[in-house]
Amino acid sequence: MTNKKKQKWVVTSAWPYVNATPHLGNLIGSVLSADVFARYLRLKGDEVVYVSGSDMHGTPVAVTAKKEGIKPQELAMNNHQKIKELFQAWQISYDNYTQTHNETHIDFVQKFYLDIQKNGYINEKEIQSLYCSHDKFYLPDRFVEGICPHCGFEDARGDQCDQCQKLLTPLDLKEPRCAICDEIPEIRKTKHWYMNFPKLQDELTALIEKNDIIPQNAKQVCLNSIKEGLPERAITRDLKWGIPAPFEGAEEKTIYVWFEAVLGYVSAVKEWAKKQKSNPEQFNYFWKDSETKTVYFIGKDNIIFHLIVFPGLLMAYNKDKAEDDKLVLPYNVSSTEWLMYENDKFSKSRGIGIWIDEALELAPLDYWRFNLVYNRPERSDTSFLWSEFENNINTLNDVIGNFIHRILTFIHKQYESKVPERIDLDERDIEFLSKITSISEKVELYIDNFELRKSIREIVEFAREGNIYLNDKAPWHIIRNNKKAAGHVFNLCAQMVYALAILLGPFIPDTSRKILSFLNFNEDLNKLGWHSISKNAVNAGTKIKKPIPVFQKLDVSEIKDKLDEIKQSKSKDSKVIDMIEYNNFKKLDIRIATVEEVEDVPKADKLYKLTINVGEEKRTLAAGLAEYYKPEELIGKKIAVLVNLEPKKLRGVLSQGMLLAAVDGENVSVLTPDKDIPSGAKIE
RNA sequence: AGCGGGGUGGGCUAGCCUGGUUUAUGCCGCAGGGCUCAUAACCCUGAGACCGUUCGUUCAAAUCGAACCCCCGCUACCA
Repeated sequence: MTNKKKQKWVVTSAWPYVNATPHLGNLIGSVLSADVFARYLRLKGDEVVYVSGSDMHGTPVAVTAKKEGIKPQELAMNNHQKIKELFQAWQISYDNYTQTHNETHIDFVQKFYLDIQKNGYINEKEIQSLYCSHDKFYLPDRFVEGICPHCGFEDARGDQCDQCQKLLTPLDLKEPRCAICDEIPEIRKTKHWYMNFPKLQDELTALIEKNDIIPQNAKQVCLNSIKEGLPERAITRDLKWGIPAPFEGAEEKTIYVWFEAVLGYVSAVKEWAKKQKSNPEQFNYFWKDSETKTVYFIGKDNIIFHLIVFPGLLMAYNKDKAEDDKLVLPYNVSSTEWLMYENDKFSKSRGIGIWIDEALELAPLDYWRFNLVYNRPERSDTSFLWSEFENNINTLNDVIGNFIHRILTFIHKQYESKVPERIDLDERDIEFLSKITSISEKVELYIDNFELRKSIREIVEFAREGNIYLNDKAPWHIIRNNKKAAGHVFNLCAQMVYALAILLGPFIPDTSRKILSFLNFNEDLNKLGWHSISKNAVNAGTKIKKPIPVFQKLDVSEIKDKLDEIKQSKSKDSKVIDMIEYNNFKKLDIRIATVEEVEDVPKADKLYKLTINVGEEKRTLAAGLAEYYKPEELIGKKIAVLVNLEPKKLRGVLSQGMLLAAVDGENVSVLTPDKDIPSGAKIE
């Protein structure tokens, strides 16, 4: 083997948003995948920093904090702590798991943007924005409606015309009006700071095209979106909770979360480096060496941000830097598809899926780690199925765990716990040993290609080879008249047990350690190293410990029941209903109405336009029923309608009220009166 | 509607980029057998797929192209 220089890596996983507990899909998409990869690299002896952190800023945090009557910072910090602890429980081997509301990050971000500004990539734009003096705020594009300048469509939105599909800005619209109150907004001047992505278009294209390790799907998505033309994007926001924008004149603004959280990949290493007393120059050592490989593990929703926005920012920053002062551009972005739960998407509000705190209450950690990687959604969306979970756990237990146990107990019982001697090899032995000497390379090939799913399956296959060999040799026969010859078989198998322990290290570290300790290898896994797998790893005469099965089967139906229990107790907590005063209820004017007409709404597959009769008056309603009712099922029906709700325009239909329906997931039922009663009757 | 991903034996899936080396791979399940060292585990054999549909390119297509159908996600509509 050549004595290569150690490779340097910065491994990262997507920054979880602090306002939500991650679920299994989030975990395998970024955090766990990155962990396996980082552990593998360390095991191989490369130099690795693995970082991530909580994304603390943004509107939802501010809103939740306000609701709970605490400071955003306090809320974010609490949640960050919880997430951090959970990742520790999952044995995610971060070198630094930090958060975006820390000094190093804030300072780094501010200086970073000033540099980009100096390099000429920030455009300050005094824009004319539409301000609604009735609702008292600047209207985002979508909240302005008017006449499309291209096709004359009357209900074009400020970002796009639904009729001709052309992209618009609010000021293009003729006769603009506020989508909320229909008032005419006034034009006000406001300043924002924009990142000039168009200027980087060619460089970005080149970067993505020449990189042949990024997955095909990601490449496609990015090149398409570049081809369509990258827009300049505003990096400032009029929001308080966030990092203050450093630009002159931007005192009241903060940096848009999306444009600062990604910089955490850099600042988190910086923060980590500061703590390395022995070598505080570690930051430059990693981030400013063009040989360093940086990898980003993310879900597919994040591709554009990691392959266009983030590298774009780095390029802009690097412009005026000397060669050895440039931040290194991404080596690879490993993006997964979605993990589904029994063919449904994870949904907090509907209680569908398993969250990472719940999982740990249901089964031991390594069963989850194994199962998730085994099923990593690499090629397409993949369902978490309980039947497959059971299957996979059995595989882990029967194929790997039981093999190890067969070997160790035999040695324990028949050879006084000492690994027996080896004698002459026959052809079958040679074939078997060749599996051991070639396995690490096979697995490497997959992991180096970010195909974790295949890599772990290859390891299972390897253990199967062990079972086959054992069966072919049947040492339990041989031992009757030749104890030495039987021992020989177990010597070889012991090499495989060792190999399994090392191979499993990145995936299920606990188990790996356990196996090694049975073999009396008590050194740190990384000290032993990936390349210690060999046909002579375990010496004859090595004393082993009394084995205990490393896995056991689980009763999956019991686990499911337990999950239901957890879910129920949670929903009880959240079902404390807020009481309202009777006066508030009295404000609601709910009446019986007859459905007279039902029309489809163009370009809206969920909406119907209903014409209803409320006593003397006819009204128009927009109702999201198209997926649940056919028009003829509704016509003539008497329904309950909230009639004094603010009118609101939906897809060009002015909805004057809201129809009442009972909803339980996909089951939707329109409310109708029990007896015949005239339209217009009031509900009290 | 726009964008993205996918449709392979009963279930999950490999192969698809780089057409032939696959009588379409593997796991589970099913049927039969073997073994008894081990956690009723392990090993072997077998049955089971017109590779979503149609058309095209080619000596040759699951693999390339076109059209269509269906599923899923994101975005917009759910008052």
